[in-house]
Amino acid sequence: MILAMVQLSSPRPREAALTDALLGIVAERGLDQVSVREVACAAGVSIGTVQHYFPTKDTMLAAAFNEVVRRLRTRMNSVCFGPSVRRNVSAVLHELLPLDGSRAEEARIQLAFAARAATSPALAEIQRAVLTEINDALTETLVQAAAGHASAERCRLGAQVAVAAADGLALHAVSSHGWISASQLAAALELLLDVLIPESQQTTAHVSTHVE
Amino acid sequence: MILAMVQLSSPRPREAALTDALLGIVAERGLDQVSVREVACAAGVSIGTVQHYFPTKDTMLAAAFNEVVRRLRTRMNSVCFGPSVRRNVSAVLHELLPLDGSRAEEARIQLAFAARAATSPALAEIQRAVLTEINDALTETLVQAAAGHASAERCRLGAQVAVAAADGLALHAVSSHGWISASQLAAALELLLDVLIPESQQTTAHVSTHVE
Amino acid sequence: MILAMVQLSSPRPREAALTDALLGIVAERGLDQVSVREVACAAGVSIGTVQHYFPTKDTMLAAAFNEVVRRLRTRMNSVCFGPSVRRNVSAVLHELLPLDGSRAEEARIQLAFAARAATSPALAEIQRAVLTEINDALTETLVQAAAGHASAERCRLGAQVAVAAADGLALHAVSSHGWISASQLAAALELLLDVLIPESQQTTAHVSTHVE
Amino acid sequence: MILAMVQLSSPRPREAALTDALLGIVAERGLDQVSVREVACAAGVSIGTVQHYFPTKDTMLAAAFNEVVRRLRTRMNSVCFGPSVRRNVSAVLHELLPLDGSRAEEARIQLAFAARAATSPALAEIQRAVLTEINDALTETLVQAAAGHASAERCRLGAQVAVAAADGLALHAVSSHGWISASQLAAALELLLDVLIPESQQTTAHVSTHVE
DNA sequence: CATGAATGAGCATTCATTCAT
DNA sequence: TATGAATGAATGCTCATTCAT
Repeated sequence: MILAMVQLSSPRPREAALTDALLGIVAERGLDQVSVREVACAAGVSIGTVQHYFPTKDTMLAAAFNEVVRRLRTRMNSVCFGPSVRRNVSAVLHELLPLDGSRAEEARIQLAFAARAATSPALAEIQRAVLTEINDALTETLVQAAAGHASAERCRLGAQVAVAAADGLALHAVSSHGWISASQLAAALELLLDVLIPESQQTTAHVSTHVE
Repeated sequence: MILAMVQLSSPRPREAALTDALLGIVAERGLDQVSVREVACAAGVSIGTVQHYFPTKDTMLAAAFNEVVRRLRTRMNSVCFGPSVRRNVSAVLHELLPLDGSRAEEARIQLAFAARAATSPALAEIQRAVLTEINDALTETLVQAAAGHASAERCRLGAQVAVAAADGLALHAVSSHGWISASQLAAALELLLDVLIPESQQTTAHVSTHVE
Repeated sequence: MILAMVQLSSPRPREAALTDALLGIVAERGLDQVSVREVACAAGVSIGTVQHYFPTKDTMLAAAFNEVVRRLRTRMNSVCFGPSVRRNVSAVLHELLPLDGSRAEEARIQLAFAARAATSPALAEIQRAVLTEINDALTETLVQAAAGHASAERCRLGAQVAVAAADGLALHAVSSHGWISASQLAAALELLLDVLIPESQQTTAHVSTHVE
Repeated sequence: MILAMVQLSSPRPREAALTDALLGIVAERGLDQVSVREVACAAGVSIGTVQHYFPTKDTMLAAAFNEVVRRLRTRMNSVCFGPSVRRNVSAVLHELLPLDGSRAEEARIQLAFAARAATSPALAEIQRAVLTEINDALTETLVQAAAGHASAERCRLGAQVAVAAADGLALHAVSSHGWISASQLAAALELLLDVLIPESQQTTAHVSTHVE
């Protein structure tokens, strides 16, 4: 029974170790510095083993990006949802901002993959999926919260601009290496939500990023 | 006299040709695919000539990023300013969105450099400068437009959110390769400006991105 | 069982082929003309294979120098030792002189590495070791032959002078490209040994360059 | 008159500055590290200027080697000659040993050029000339000192072995980077002269390295 | 006399990938 | 499943040299 759980919680420990090693390199030195050699070294396995699990570098990158998405989804689903729509949306979007060490690392990783997605169809596909997932969930939340006061289309645009603003703030913070402080990031996001979600909408709804 | 001016306005045509060639590669295939060889080939010069002007690849990338900033500044200063603050801000931020072919190219280029700035101190420095420049200009505009109805701090946050939202939308569009249409991008930005700049503020001020 | 011994005696034929190829280039065109490409080409392997065995050029040069030392040690241990100290010393030192084609090649190689050792700590270390080995062996021989007629210190100096003279003659011959004939080299060395090792010392002792 | 002297004493100051810069690099980092760029930089002139005086690198190296020889000749002619042949010979040969900082620098330089002469006909020619010059002078001295007690051929061999031993000691010291101390070098040379020039020969003759 | 732009070959090294074991 | 030998293309960069000014 224990064994089954172990297998369930980590069906492919080797693959996970490899993607983790890869993401560590991305966070630390950037996606450009990722090479099969470096990943093998960081994971403590041979170069051939890496390519046994990921026959090409592209498949390895795609797997790593999927792991990034999985991590983000986990974090977003782990926020404590309450009765206030505003607070729930805020909490979810906070996961996109580099507000502390671990979220800064995730933000750097996400930016790196997003940028590469611009020239990689495989990664763009994943990026499309994650954007759809987050936007759909947030749109649905806003629709429920609006309770008829706003059109579905407006809610969708609102969701889009909210996620974009959060990602944009993260982009600015990460790319300028600390030019914006964590408190500034949070304050900017709050201002956005202030103007985007009027107080009257604060009813009981929570953001679900489950897509399936 | 005219000749002197011509020489003055383009003292180093070779350098400009090289950065242009580099940016073309970035737009087409991404920053990762930029190599000294490719740049030399695209510019129609020898490999040694490239390194005569840019002794290292990093100096070449920095020069190219500065050219990107210069282009952006030129485009932003070229928008037709009118009496409406709202329209002026909108017009300026539209230059950040990939609304047509040329602006999409610029957006891809900017994203590529912003992402690399995350792991390159030299590029981060330039990114910091351009973000400061744009935010300062937009903040000043909002302060004038608010005419006392909003604190300077709020105007600064508003500027930050507005630029972040525009860049975030561009990031999403570029990284998902067309998942968002041009009209959606524009509509999302308009929605943000609707809630961020109340109608009462629409007075005569224009955004100046001149920083010196 | 025989096969096992064969494998034991040549566990890495590829490495030996590479150092041999390198030394061939050194003998023919000098250490300056050694490049990874040339070595790969001369050994008939790919450029990547060379760097699979020797990750950097420096490690390859060090391995080659060690091979040079190994060859020299082999030749010195292979001389036919007789009852005359004088003859034994002479025979050993003759291995340092470019008296025929193969010894001339070795002398050119040794000079090339010795000269580079002047600016390479790694090679200097090897050079120190080989000089120590030869001088210690020759000193011991002279001590035994002197049988109390000369101090140990004088024997050590004598050994140093003898080896230096042999190497100096080789240096002159190699660097002036045949300015000194083989017979002149041998005669000059004999003259030195005549005055350095008086006839009375010609007893039964042989030079052992075994150091371990 | 003064001008004439100035011109006489430094007819081509620029060329001398270039060869001096080159020899500085050789002493410091080895002949391999000499490049036209480095020489130009070290001499504080443009890269084009260097090639104005020395159209190819080989001509520059040959000029530098000639300067090395000129320096050596100057030092050897500057020793204080006395009535003792033994002392005079010793003093001259001391100039070949790296007994102090400046002579160590010269020894490194001479070794570098001698080693390269093994694969450069032009440098070998110069090396032949300087060896001839020194050997002839030393031979003549020994012949005069022997006063019939030794054949001219034996004197020639004695000169050859003496110079070879001195150069060999320098080679060992320089290539092993301090394995032999200065006092050891001097003692070894003295031992050689002890056995090579019996006391009875110490009459009044001095070594002249003037060759023309 | 002196400069520096321009060239292209060459350098050591890193890389993703294939394949035999 | 896991390894590492082998490959050859590509990388950023240095180099000696030519040439126009």
